[in-house]
Amino acid sequence: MPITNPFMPTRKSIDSEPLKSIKPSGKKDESFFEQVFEVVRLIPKGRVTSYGAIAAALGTKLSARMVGWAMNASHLTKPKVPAHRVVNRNGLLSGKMHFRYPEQMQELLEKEGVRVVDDKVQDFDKRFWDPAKELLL
DNA sequence: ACGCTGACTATTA
DNA sequence: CTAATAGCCAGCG
Repeated sequence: MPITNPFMPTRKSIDSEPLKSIKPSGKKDESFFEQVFEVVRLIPKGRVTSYGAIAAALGTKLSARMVGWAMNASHLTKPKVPAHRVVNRNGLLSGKMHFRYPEQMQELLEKEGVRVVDDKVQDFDKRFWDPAKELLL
């Protein structure tokens, strides 16, 4: 069951220590994280989106901060999430310092054809990919 | 329980 | 353009 989420993911649904392990017990409840990861994986190459846009696509009640928080655990998931395609509202690579090394985020983006100057995505308006719009939830 | 923090955002000056 | 402020909510000491 993909991203469609008429309900609000309650804070209880994400209480299962996502930072340490992502539910290896096979209990596959649709946590907020999984929905975030799924959306991020759908971002086309060469496009970017914002934390707020993802939060909005999943239901506005979760603040954008929680999306960033989910991304913190993204590198532990399988398959891996292209977290480098998620930037903040201004197109700034605010999450670069959370990669293996800070330069990696920009390297990955430019490798996909996204120009980045001084940690900012160029032509952000054109590069922006709105999940709520493209996925037509 | 309390207060602080944070990969955020919108608003105001 | 920058800076300050206020919401936001899970995690942590």
